[in-house]
Amino acid sequence: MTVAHTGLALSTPTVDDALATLRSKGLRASSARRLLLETLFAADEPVSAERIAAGLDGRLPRSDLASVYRNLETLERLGLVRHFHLVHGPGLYVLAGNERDYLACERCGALRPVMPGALDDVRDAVWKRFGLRPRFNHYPLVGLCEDCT
Amino acid sequence: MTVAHTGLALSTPTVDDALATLRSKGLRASSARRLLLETLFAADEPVSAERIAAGLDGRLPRSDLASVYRNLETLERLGLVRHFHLVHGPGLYVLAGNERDYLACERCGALRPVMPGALDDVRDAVWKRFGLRPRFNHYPLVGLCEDCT
DNA sequence: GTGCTTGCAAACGTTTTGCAGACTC
DNA sequence: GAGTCTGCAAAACGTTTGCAAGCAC
Repeated sequence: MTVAHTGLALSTPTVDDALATLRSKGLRASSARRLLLETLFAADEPVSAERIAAGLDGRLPRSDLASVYRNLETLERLGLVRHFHLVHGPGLYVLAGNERDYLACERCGALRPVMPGALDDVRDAVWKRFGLRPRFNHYPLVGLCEDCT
Repeated sequence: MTVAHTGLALSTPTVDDALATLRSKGLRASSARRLLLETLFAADEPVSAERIAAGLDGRLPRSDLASVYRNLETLERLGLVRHFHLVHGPGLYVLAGNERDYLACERCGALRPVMPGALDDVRDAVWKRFGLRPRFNHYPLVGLCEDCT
């Protein structure tokens, strides 16, 4: 367990918590779902479905990609998992409780998480002016970073 | 030619201008490229490669989809065409000179163009605080619109 | 036992690539 | 004629769906 992950543990449910939530909704606490949750816990960064299915490149047992997608969707519907999109490439999944906004550089691909709240006045300004409440945690704020400008 | 298109004509090069630019770079002014440019002129809104290849649903001759993608890339590299992405669905292409930023609702899919400059102070605020210069004309500013909030 | 869930395979929508023949300069 | 470009086909990519067998409750 990495430092980064430990730092988020307080707000992130445990694997057993998540499985209990599934049961409470009449869903099954299957071994595939346990493995998926354990894999998300083991990853200390947002991961693609592909990398989850590959067991984080072999560190954990591999699983079926279609089932991973189905279960990620189920867990997301229950609020246990979240995903967001980078400029290119597959969607990235994280355990809920790790709520951040992201800034992405479209040239070099750098992805920079910022603490929730850091973009609040940007959000408010857009809301007041245009009647749209931005969500930078699903599609990142895309632009050019300092190095690429 | 629609009103919306006419309104943009001043800043948009003509088909022949664009073909001349191609020639000046040692590239060919082929009939496929002429048709592509004419199709973009005829469209009064951003269009997908698929719809371009279909001749705007039959109003114009159809063309090969792979060539459309190749030529859109060529024209974009020359600065004659731009594309951006919606939340879901294919990339959308417009003639250069029609530069706008976009706000998109992730729930209902509404896409709202805003005039260039309207988001300048949002851009400046993000740049000052985070060292990222946002470009809302490639990936739109995504969030929830008034109706969906 | 009921019925949710799995793993496999096949399809999906969008975009890219390989290639032989055709066209532009 | 040299070299770019086309159209067709096939593949690539990320994701979704159909289905029969398997597992949790």
